[in-house]
Amino acid sequence: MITNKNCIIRLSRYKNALYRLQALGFVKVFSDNLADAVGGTASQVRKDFSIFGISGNKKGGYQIDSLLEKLNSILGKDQLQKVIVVGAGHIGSALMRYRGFEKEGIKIVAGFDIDPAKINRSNPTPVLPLEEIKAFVKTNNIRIAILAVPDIAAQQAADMICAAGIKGILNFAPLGLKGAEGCIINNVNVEIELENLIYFVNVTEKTKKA
Amino acid sequence: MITNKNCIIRLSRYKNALYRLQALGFVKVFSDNLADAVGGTASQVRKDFSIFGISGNKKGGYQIDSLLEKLNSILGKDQLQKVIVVGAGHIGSALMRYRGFEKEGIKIVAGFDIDPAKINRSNPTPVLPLEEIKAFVKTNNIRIAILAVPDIAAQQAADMICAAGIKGILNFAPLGLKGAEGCIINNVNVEIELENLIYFVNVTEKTKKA
DNA sequence: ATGTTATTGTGAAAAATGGAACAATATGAT
DNA sequence: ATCATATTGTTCCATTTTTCACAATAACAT
Repeated sequence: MITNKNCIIRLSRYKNALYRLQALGFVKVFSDNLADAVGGTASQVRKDFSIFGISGNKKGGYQIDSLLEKLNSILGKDQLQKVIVVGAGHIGSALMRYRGFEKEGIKIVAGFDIDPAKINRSNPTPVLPLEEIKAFVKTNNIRIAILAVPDIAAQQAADMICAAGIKGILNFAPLGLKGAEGCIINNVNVEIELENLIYFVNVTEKTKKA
Repeated sequence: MITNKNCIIRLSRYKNALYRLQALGFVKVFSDNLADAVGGTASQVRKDFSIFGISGNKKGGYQIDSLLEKLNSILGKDQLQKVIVVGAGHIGSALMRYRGFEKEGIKIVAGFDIDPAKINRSNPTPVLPLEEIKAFVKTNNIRIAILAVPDIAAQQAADMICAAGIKGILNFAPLGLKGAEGCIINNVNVEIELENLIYFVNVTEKTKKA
């Protein structure tokens, strides 16, 4: 099923909202509840579901548990996703320590760094020398890497990661990377998000004044 | 100038790419160089510029330094942006220690937390009690906050931040927040980005097999 | 001076996205 | 059993975003 990035992001949000509703004791949900919960329209919720052949009940809405099963299956959450972190600096370490991934079925299984001082094989999440990445990826069948190295090193690290057989990179370095053929790169860029926010805050302030 | 979020993100990317080109000694740039650098099309580069009245030279392209000036002005980078971080956990602390913001003209001036154990007024970036946020925001004229608290506390914290007079929130909590009127919220969600990546990696693997 | 070429700037076409509307229909009420 | 109602699923329409295409023109070569 090929579709756009926004749609998949919405599916993630629906999923998260559904867990919250479930925790509150809800058993079924209507498209407009979900729309409210994630800030969209009911039409769009139904259309997103329809794209993936998810159907509810005329009157009666959607059964939360079965809906979650379907969304989780679409999002690949029916199996544990093993992820590595490349770069054990502030961001990389924070990600390795972040416990929120566990409940999402995402496990950071190792970190990698060039700096020998950062290596620590006895950590709960071991930090290994970058040279070992290819062997590790192969042995452990890793497909996803988080890249959190300084920008100057990012492209080189990305090339190395791609060569190691990684299929998807979540890039925290503040520059665009050229991915090797067959490797998808998504960017998380706090600076750019901040700049964006600043821009729109400025614009709305100006238009309010005018 | 009102436009869409993606366009502004592209402007940030152009800007970053231009700094790299400048550092390499380039003085002028063509739309297709920039397109290459950020992974877009030359048409789009020119249209983005045209939206903001940025013009180059028929033949001869764009002068990098003047282009940077214009982009920086659009993006509000001609003045230092003071930002606060709410939540001094792993993510919040990593952001406070992250040195990459400085060269972008973004300064994290303080952190805030409810946990008294996290308070530290003598830090280079002090961590203050959450109760002081309103006074601090007012005194220091802060408009942007980064929200990095556990999801359970996020909506409450967001309400507090909005009430304190903040105009834009960069939300790291893994759920959608309802922003008060007049407060813009952008989300950075690593879990969702990872899920997204996993989805598209899965899809391309499947289509490759088929 | 003239012609050629490279590159911009933009208007129009195309594609993608999102939203509204409504027919279909399951549920529950009478 | 019939009717009224609520909610889905989908089609169609509007809007947004991207791409294409090419006229305009500045720089350069001859």
